[in-house]
Amino acid sequence: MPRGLHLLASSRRDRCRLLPQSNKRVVPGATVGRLPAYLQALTELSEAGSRRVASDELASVTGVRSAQLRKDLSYLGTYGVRGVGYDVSQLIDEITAELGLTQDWPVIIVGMGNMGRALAAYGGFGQRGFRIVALADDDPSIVGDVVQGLPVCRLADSLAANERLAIGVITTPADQAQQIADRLVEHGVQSILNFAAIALRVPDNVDVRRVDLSTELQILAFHAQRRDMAKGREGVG
Amino acid sequence: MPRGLHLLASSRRDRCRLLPQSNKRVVPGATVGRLPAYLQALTELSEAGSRRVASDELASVTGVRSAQLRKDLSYLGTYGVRGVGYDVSQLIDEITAELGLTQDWPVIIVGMGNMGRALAAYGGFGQRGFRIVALADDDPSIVGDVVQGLPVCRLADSLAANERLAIGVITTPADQAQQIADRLVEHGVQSILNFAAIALRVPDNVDVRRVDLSTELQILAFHAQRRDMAKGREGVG
DNA sequence: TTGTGTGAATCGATTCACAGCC
DNA sequence: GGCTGTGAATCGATTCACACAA
Repeated sequence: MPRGLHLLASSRRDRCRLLPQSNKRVVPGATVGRLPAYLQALTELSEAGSRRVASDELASVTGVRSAQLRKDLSYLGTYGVRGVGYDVSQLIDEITAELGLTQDWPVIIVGMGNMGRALAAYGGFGQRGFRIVALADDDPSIVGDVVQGLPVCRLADSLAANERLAIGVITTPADQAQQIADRLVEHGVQSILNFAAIALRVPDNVDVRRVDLSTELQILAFHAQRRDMAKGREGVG
Repeated sequence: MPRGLHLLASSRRDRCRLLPQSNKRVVPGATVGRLPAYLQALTELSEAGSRRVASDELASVTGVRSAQLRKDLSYLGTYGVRGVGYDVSQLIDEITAELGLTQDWPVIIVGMGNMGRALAAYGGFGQRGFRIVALADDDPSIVGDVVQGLPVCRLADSLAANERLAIGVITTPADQAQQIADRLVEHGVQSILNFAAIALRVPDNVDVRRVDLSTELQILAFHAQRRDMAKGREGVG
């Protein structure tokens, strides 16, 4: 609750000076949400042989405005060259580091239904420091299956076998999701990606992101309905 | 630009008066994004037998603040009763109508890999006006499979067989997603849910929402790294 | 007394527009 | 001349705080 305390006065041009330690770069949440897209686009550019890129170009590829891109990147530091652009591979390195992708993030997937299997098979998962180390499900008819080379275990066994789990992905039905989350949290998991259609309740120190198909569809339906209404009104003036 | 003009603008309480037509209710995007969660919670309350609910309670279930919930609902109209709360079933009806869930939204899923099959099997899909009418994939080894009672067809055939498709869900690999999107748009699809790891380029009249596992994980990693850094600094002051 | 509805204040994110550097 | 970096302006979303209806 105590939110808006940080004035952090003065410090107008200290910015680029890179102070020894406490370099309080506060990257806004909205910016963090776009960094993966930039990284993705930069990786493609790099593979295509580009060594430099201008904000206009990178912005258009990722679907944002160039001013926004430049402001986003400015939160990471001053890596562009005026009149020239950005060095592709340097930018890749900076964003990779900013997002913490140089570290190792062991992942457990809980719930080996269709969605869990799809995620386990998803190649992009293994990229960038994310490493699936455990697949769990308490359904006896599923325990023992081998998915993508990993055995499916009961959650208790998976936890016992993996001291450190950084990220838990929950793909169980909604009515089990909360107790799964509780057990993950108790085991020390502090990051949860929740595919179940329920708002999880977790302690403050745990970060949950939710992906909900049903929500996405409903948002699409809202906008579709608005379009239809606008079109219907069109002829009536 | 002239900001401070509206001192004596009158029209303070006209608001509730519900003018004949042009009742410009502009529901903010952020609010639209929360309505599905409210609807979900209300449905559960209703099934549990509640007839009324206060903003405090509904807010706490859905994980928002009560002031926010009240403001969100106020965009839909004045449905609460001061000192009492909201009527659960009335609110369900209002939100359902606002989101366009009283209409029929035929859905096509393109890409019958693991993710496509998971989505086809996902129960919540069939809820609330969303109706899967076609499953498409151009891989000959998949065409002809029957998934959840529906045959998998080539995209061209699926389109030919379904005049009206409201929503297209793309779960193909990234390198095919753009051309799939183009074909859907050409066929008249104006809402796309994109699971492929690429930013689709579509005309202005088409609405795309993207769900990207890799992005979600990277955002979690960013916050996890920040937590770790904070913890490391803890002892050092 | 209770709990909604909502202006006003605050907070955050985006866009503008241009100085500064290559 | 071209493109970044960034204050300032704008736009949008959240929270506060309280008048008011039941």
